[in-house]
Parts: sequence; C-alpha cells; structure tokens
Amino acid sequence: MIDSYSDFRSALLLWYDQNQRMLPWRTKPSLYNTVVSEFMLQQTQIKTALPYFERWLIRFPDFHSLAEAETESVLKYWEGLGYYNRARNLHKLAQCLVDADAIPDTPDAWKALPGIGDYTAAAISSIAQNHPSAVVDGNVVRVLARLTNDDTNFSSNAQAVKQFTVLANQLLDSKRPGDANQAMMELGATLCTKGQPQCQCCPLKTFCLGFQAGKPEGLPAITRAKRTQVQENRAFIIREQRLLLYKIPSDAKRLKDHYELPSLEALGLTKDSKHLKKLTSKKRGISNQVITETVYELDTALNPIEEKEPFYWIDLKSIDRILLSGPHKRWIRDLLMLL
DNA sequence: AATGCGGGGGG
DNA sequence: CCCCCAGCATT
Repeated sequence: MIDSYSDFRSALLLWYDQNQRMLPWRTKPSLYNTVVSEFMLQQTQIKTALPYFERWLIRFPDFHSLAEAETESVLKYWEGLGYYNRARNLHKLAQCLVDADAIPDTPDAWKALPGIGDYTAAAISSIAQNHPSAVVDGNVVRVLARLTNDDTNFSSNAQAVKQFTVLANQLLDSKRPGDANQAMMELGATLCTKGQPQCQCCPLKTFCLGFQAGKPEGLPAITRAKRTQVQENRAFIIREQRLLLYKIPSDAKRLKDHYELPSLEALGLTKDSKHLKKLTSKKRGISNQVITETVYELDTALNPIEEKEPFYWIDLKSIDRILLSGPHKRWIRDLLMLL
C-alpha cells in the first residue's frame, strides 16, 4: 500500500510542523497540561474545551493543587463540559500521582489509573514521554479508513478502532511519536473532515487510496446506535426570590450532585393539572436519547412543597454557587429573564 | 460487544 | 434535522 514508510512519516510531520494550530498545551508543554487536555478532549471538540482548559490551569496549576482541592470545587470548574466522571477521575488521578513513588512511564502503567483507557494512555505516553504508542481516536479512524480505502461496514466505533490500531502503530514515527500522533489527529480535524475533505491540500494525497479512488467522503462506514425519544415535564417554581430545585442523588448514574428543575412526577403533579401553565419547551440530545423537555409554572396561590431531602429552595442570588448542568443553567437564566 | 454518559459544533 | 467530537467504565 505504502511504498516508503519513511516518505509517509516525513510528509506528515513536515505538514504538521508548518500547519499545526497554536494550542495552550502545545505552547506550554508539560505532563500535567497533557493529562488535563487529554481528559477534557475525550469526546469533546477542541473549540469547546479551550476556555475550560484556560480557567482550569489558573485554578489548578499542577497535580498537587488539584489533588488537594475539594471535589465540589473540581466539579464547579468542569460545570457545563459534560461527562462529569472525567472530572472525578482526573481528580482521583492527581491524588494517585501525588501519593505514588514514581510517575508511570508506559501505556499499561497509565491504564491502571482512573479514567485512562487505550487512547489516553497512548496519548500521554507519546506526547509527554516520547513513548512509541499510536493513538486511535475518531480522527485517526477516519484518516486511515480513507488512506486504505476501506469500505468495511463497522458495527461499532470500537471495532474500527481495534482494526486500525495495527496500521496506526506501523505508520507511527518512533522518533517523534507525540508529534506524529497529533499530526494524524490534526489532519482529521482540519483537512480530512467528515463532510468535505480538502484533499487537494492534504500532505498524504499521494499515499491515499480513498482519494485516488475518488470517494473518500463516505469513509469510514460505521453503524451508529439508534436514538430513542423521551419526554420530560418539569416545574419552574419561584416563591419569595427562591427557586425550587431538585438535587440529583450522589449514587445516581448521571449528573450526580447536580441540581435541576424538578420533574412534575417528583412533585406529585401531572401535566394536565389545572394549576399548571406551560412556559416553554425545548429539545436536546443526551447520549442516544432525544429529550423533549417542557417547563410549567404553578399557580402562585399554591405553595407546593417544603424544603426537604432532595428538594431545595435556592436563593436567586446564590444560584451561581450550586452545581447545574449546562442546559438547566441556561434554562433558568432564560426563564428568569422572561419573568 | 453493547450501552450509558453531556453537551455543543457544523453541515 | 443530522452526525460527530483527541473515550471510558460497566455490563
């Protein structure tokens, strides 16, 4: 397929040296910066993570400061980014490293730490420690599927990752593994994009079978999980400058310890009640669910509930101090403007 | 191997 | 509206 691995690696690295984006974890490289950025970038685009990364480094500049921080503070700085177990795992990881006798120096050693799988172990090892381990993320899968013109219909992303890991390691430049890995991902993020790849600018076009065959856009072919529809009805209730919120239990599977607008169900109400008035409705996606959420207000004559257990009356002035998921935070802000 | 986990970017 | 994003842990 590829005549000269040496030519391939040179072309890729030359392009990366000349075209890489300026990013804070590249400008100021360190083990800590690499670890934090890789956690934030799990299933999250660079553009989205960037402001979080900057704020994080000011508040938690190193492993030691992170290890010592309260979980609540750590989550507050992750608020809105999603996948909150990443923050909890990063926090635990910092504590592990501070306690450890030695820093891990192989992918397998990194994988023993919380929140680190195949991808992140290879990324940290190669970028921060010059270890020759290839990363295979969504970008790399796309680049390699096109490079080899592989039209396999993968039944999952994991299957594609597994298949392309072999090739990724064969192609990896062991002299500069961190840059070679980042170059493949940078290529996938900027030129070899899903929609309209800019093949004419691609440093790999002379090696790319997909380009030569003329149809790289359709690759890779991966069957995705079907989405299911869910309906949620919630209450927006304010009494005397306090908003009624529901605190998600610490043993819940998602959004543990976050606050949200209480569901009508939890309040013992149904959407058909005469005392409810529809305020607004929005649709959003979570994982493979499409949630249609409708918010109602309750007649001011009725006083719904005491402050007890998972229900809290939060003073509007202190709303910024509690943990809120992104959508609920925006929702509350919008509804307060409306009133 | 399949599923759940947030949220947002961009076509 | 859709797919996808520098994935991981659990089952």
